[in-house]
Amino acid sequence: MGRPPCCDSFGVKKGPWTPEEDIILVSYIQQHGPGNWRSVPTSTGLLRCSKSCRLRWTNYLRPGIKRGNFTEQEDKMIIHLQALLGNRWAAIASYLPQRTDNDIKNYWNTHLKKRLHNYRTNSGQENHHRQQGASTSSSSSEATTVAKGQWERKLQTDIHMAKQALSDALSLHNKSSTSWQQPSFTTPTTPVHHQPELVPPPPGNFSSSTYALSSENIARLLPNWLKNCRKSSETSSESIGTFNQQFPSPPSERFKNYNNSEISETTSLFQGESKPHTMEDQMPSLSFLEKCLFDDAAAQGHEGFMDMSLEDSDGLF
DNA sequence: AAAATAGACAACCGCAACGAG
DNA sequence: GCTCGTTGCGGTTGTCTATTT
Repeated sequence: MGRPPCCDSFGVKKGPWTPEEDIILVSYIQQHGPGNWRSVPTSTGLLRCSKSCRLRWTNYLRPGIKRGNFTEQEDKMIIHLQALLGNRWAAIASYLPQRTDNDIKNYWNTHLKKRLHNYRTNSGQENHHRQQGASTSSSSSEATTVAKGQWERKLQTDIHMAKQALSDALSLHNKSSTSWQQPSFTTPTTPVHHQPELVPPPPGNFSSSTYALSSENIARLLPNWLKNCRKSSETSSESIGTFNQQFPSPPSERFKNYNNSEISETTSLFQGESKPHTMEDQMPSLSFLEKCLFDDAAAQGHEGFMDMSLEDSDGLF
């Protein structure tokens, strides 16, 4: 029943994207803007399904994406937002405009969840010891009969604290932009081992096995790649031609613009994108944010959030 | 040095939501 | 109101690299 998956069609390529594919995709989006993903594979000649194209764009090629180490501030925000919102990574990512939901999800699964688990295990033991030393009058049955009023008060307190933390985090970011600003392209920010500083291989000789990077690499690759394209063939794909038109200046400069907060002519192409580009001009107002958080927490019955107060989380760092 | 294991991350898959006709 | 097509989201898997044995 139902429609077959879009990727079932014969001849659709899977696996890691190559620089050539990235360039073609970026070129196409430069010209047409993001969206209408269905037509991307046919228009570009990419042997990828529309989903794959969209994913590649939103997670790696889209301008304004910050990669590499998560800051402590980001860690905290993710932890608290996860407690409030659950595994709604897209919603969480909307509060961290430079991070993708996939990135946050991966980071949560590989780092934060573990850290949180360890912390809870440790603090749980401590609490257990503490409780044993405390008065015997407190029993488990008593714990279950905590008045609803108290429970609600605790919820209110926790939400208030979460809001406070969020507020602090945001004001911190507004004051010192260092942790939020895009790193320069010249210095690789990612500590990821298998993403070494990329030295563009000879065009046509890309190593797809190690290639996974985003626009930053494309920016580096483009000059050589384009040069070679011009030399090798005048009959190369349409997309390359349009790319040359669109990048009369070194493309790397254009890509650099993506990471500046100033809106460049190129970024204006992506106005339709759901992801904001900078913290300052795209973050929802705090009051709105607060309301959302409160509503969300209330609607969700605040599970998880009750487990850990903000003070508790400080022990994580 | 080779094999085994763990960690990290990119990408895929399936489902749900949404809008257009 | 229904169907179909498209997009977005979250869970999961696959693959590569680093570390340990």
